[in-house]
Amino acid sequence: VNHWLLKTEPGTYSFQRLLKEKSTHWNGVRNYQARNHLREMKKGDLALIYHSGDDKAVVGVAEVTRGPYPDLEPGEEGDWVQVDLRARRALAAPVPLARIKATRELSQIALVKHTRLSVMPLTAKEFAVIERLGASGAGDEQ
DNA sequence: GCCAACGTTGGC
DNA sequence: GCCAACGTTGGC
Repeated sequence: VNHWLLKTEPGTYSFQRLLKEKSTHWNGVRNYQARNHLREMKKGDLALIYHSGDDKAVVGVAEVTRGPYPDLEPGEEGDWVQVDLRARRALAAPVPLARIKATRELSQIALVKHTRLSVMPLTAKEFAVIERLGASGAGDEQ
């Protein structure tokens, strides 16, 4: 499976809402680079969900349940895609952006280097590092 | 095809 | 609320 990080503005669609609704259509992505990443997604891939805005933290894990398919508003032109996600679990402790920036193994991720990209790939290792930082009582630093 | 103007994102 | 970064648009 491949690993991803998806950004969302919690005021628009929060991970809590995904937990409540169990699954969602991840649509509305209107950026070519993000779209190209969406196109690479496959059923079974795993995605960390990041809240931008006030939270600025990775808050949960979701699973891709349906690969890319068209996403167009009525009357809209374009070649956009969406995927379907199912909530897996909230992280025991959200992993703040500041923590990610302070973690050497994560210094190369797009969340840090390409701050405006909303859909980005992660290596399995990066995914695991963030998951571990978000585990309850990880206690692996300080 | 260049580039200035403009709009949006998102951290601070 | 500000502004840097960056993407998009449109005039030439």
